Amino acid sequence: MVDVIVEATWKILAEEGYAAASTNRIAERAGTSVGSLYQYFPNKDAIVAAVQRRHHADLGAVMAAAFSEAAGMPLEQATRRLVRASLEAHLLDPDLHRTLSERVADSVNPETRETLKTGIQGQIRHWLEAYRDDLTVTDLDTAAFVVLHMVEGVTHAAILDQEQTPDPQRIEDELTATVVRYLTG
Amino acid sequence: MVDVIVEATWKILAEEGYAAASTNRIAERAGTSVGSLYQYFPNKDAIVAAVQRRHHADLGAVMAAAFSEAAGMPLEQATRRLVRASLEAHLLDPDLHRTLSERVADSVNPETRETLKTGIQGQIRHWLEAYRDDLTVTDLDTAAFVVLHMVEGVTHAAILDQEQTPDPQRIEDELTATVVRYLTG
Amino acid sequence: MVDVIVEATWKILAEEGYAAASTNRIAERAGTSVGSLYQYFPNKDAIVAAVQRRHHADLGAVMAAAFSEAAGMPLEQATRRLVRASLEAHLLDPDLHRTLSERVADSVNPETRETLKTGIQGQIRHWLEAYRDDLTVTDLDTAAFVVLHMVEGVTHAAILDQEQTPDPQRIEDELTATVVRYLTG
Amino acid sequence: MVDVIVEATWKILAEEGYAAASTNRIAERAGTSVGSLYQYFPNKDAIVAAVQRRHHADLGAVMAAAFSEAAGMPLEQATRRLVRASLEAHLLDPDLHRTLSERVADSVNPETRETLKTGIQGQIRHWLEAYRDDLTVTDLDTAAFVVLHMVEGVTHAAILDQEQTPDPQRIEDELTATVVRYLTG
DNA sequence: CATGAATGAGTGTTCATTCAT
DNA sequence: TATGAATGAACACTCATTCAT
Repeated sequence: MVDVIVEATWKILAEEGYAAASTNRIAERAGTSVGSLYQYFPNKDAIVAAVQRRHHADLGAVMAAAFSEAAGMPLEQATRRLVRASLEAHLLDPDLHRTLSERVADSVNPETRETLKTGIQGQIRHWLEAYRDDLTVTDLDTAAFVVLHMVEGVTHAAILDQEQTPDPQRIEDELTATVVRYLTG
Repeated sequence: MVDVIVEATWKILAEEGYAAASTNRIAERAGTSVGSLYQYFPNKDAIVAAVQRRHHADLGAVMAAAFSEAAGMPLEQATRRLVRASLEAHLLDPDLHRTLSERVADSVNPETRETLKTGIQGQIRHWLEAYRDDLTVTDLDTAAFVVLHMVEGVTHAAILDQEQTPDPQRIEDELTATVVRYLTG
Repeated sequence: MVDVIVEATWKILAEEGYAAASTNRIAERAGTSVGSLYQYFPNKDAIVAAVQRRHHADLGAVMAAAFSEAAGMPLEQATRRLVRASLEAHLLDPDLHRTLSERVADSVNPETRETLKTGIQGQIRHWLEAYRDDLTVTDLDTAAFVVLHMVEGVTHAAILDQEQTPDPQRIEDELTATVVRYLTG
Repeated sequence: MVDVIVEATWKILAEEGYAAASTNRIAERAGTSVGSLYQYFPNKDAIVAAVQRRHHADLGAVMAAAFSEAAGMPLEQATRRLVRASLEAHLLDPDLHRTLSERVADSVNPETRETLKTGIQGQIRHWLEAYRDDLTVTDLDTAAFVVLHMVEGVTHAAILDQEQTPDPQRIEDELTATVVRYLTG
């Protein structure tokens, strides 16, 4: 039932937007009643937060898989794998992603966005350590921060503003090159 | 009067958050009445949109000034100037910037965010043309897109999540190096 | 408008009972809208509290008038006047009085019931002082407490449970005699 | 099971107040389920009514014992015994007594409050008959009514508003004297 | 008989918007 | 033109009651 509610809210946020996500609409789309919402969640924000948490878990899983695969690859190939993962993550559900990033303040779910970013930044840092001898950057924390937000900034824009964006393949190539040059330039 | 209303809304969004920005609160802080709000704006969204437009104009002005100064500089120096401008732009009013980016959907103001980004992207593209012979990138549209979102992604995160961010000087150095290497690598 | 709202609530409490006093019903009977209720009162309890306060003011006024008239009368005549006032007070609006005493906890309006009782007890005490030489009771505070609640207890029951009550004239006689004997016995 | 439910509701009304007495809270405190509540009671009001009935039975038992003991005593001693019983009755559970008298309308349980009062009034009347020759009051029904509500009014206030009340011993003395004088004055 | 998840009508409250003054 | 009282649809949330298991 928790799943049913979260999924209904997910779909409403993605397809109908944040304003449509009233408790009555959620119950309706979940095929249940408002009362049941409150049997499983303390309030509406908690439902939205659960959706956000689940979406972030999905994003995290895509990235984690990529980090796992990238381990052992040569730097450029690994970088490409991670850039591609970021694109894939944004393509999981661009509509939900947009609604969450544009309408759901951190305050609803104080830990989750930070947790996601901190987790990925940590994974990047750890991944970079394997290539330390090849890198010109020396402060790996800063490097992880820059790589994370550089890739996130470009892929987020590329997927969410598709109309005026170069094609994804191109984005992948450019980002890969940029990151590699940044790290080894 | 339009100015008074926009400024009051600006302050509320920055200091009290989106939820506090009711029409009554806006009128109160503007020293006027709700009725007058509707003499100058068709609805509440239009007021928020005006704030957003004005903030975007400010951001645009900071960037335009930087482009103006950067013209004629050597590539690296120009790049540094533009990166610094992006940091300055995010520092104009980080609280308002956060509220607008986290709570005000594009749909409120369909054109303004796009206009800002398109405008800056165009300026970047135009700026790049002056250095065409030095660049290894060939598709200047793609390059402008990548530079814009790379710099925006990193500076946005750096200014809004200050607690876990390397210091701004470092960010400036890294971004400048990254962009230069991307363009000329 | 405050008056209109209080009066409508008054009537609902008296005629339809506490359960009927929803904000929508109040607005309807006041010929206004729920929104207007909240322009004049912070919440529903405050409306009920205002009715209670007004009713208590009416009760207090009836008693005050009686104390004023009773001053200077011989003890028995004065006592009769006060007893009659208590009956009159309960007859002002027995239905409202019942609903308030049976359904509206002190907690809704922490001061008002106490204020009323304390005020009247003080007036009784003050009134007794004029007869001090004729009284056999010595502790006037205790006497005032006993007289207040003795008269209130009997008149409240007499008016609110009319069906099984001796006629009011009889109650008046008996209470007058009781009080006089208590004070001078 | 009926007992368990009634006792749980009793405790909630006394310790947590009327607002806390939801069916779920009752079931929880009774160590059962809401479903079982409805196996033994037709609705929530019936549960509260049962508590009221049981409390009234307890009050009645205290009074009945006193009437039993008072039979045969001289008038003043008997009166003191009954006054004391009224104080004892209010002390059985003042918190429950307050909640029931302030929040539970007669309508919930149309017969019980009347039954209690009628019963006691009848016992008073019957008790008075034994002293008929010593009494100056002639209408024993009226006398019973007056004595009942006089004593109830003062003892109720004395026990429930303890902070601003003379001490109980004093109340007992005063009430005893008043009643005796009323009956024999 | 007992359970407790499910129900949904109903609640108090908010707030963008209107319009008589 | 400016006002702010009035509006009422919409909201999040509660809780007595039901009924499939």
